[in-house]
Amino acid sequence: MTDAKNAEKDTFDLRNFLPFLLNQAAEESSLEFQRVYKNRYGMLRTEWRVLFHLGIHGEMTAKEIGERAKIHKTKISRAVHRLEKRRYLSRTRDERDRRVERLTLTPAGSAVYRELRGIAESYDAKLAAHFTKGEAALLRMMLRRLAGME
Amino acid sequence: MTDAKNAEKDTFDLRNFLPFLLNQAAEESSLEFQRVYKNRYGMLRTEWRVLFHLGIHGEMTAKEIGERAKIHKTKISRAVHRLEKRRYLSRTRDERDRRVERLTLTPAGSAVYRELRGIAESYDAKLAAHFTKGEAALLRMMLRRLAGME
DNA sequence: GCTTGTTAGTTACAAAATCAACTATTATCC
DNA sequence: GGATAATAGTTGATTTTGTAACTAACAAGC
Repeated sequence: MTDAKNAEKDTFDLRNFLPFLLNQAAEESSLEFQRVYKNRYGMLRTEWRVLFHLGIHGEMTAKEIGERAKIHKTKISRAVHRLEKRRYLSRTRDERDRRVERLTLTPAGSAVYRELRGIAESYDAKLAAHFTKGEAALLRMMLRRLAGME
Repeated sequence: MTDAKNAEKDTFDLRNFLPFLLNQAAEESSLEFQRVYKNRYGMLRTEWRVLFHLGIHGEMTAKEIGERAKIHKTKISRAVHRLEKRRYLSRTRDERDRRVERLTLTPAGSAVYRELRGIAESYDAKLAAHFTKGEAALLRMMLRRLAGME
């Protein structure tokens, strides 16, 4: 019985465990891009996510961003504050429901967004170049399914 | 000139951007499993990672774990402390090189590892069931490649 | 053998994330 | 229409992470 010795090898393979693989791939693939928005614009991850959502969808509320990106409202709130302080976004109260705030990028924020979007696009292409076109499309589809984004 | 109005929609699709998809899929897929080691054993993510590495490979040093899992040494150090306090692992100085510490799971730690491994395996199967066998194998391969684990 | 450089791991301090409680506003229901 | 519940967003306290500087042990060059 090999049970007594607990410093033995085991047959479970972490290298095939999907949550682990997803995490490693996610971390590896966001590192390089992170350096850009971090070093060049002093932005945090949540901040560029908010920026991207606004850049893509135009006017949004904090809540909508949180739902789409699955980010907690306190993180959003703080990211919005920082982006506002840097004058990348502006907020206006919705007069129909004075609890909500409508967020939009300022021209400066839009400019940063466009620059980062360009970098993001070429970075995405670089990642996808690891695979054939069909494989890459399949990968995106599978990831969307795992993320519950179908 | 659509440029003046910056609350317009954009053509960039975050839903196809690989770093974003990888992050969302990773987060979604680790949430359920996280609840198990968090609520049932009060463990943090780094702690179960260390536990798994020791469970799989037997005796290891902090440095080896950090290299394999790409975790920073300060995180490892703290995770090891907490696991030791909970008596899930024990350390012994390597007498040949007294800087290094050899880490192994205690019987209690091994028991927790085996329990979590079982849960991990069935959870992985559940995730993989979203796809055909061939797709799942391809997915693992692609993720390993993106993670630089080839 | 002694200075200089490396390496394994720890610790202290700053930054960020999490969780719970809070304010202000709107919706519900009697 | 007034009490109660729900919602958008904020704030403060606690926990966790990240960064840099640190200790202790070993290695290399001379």
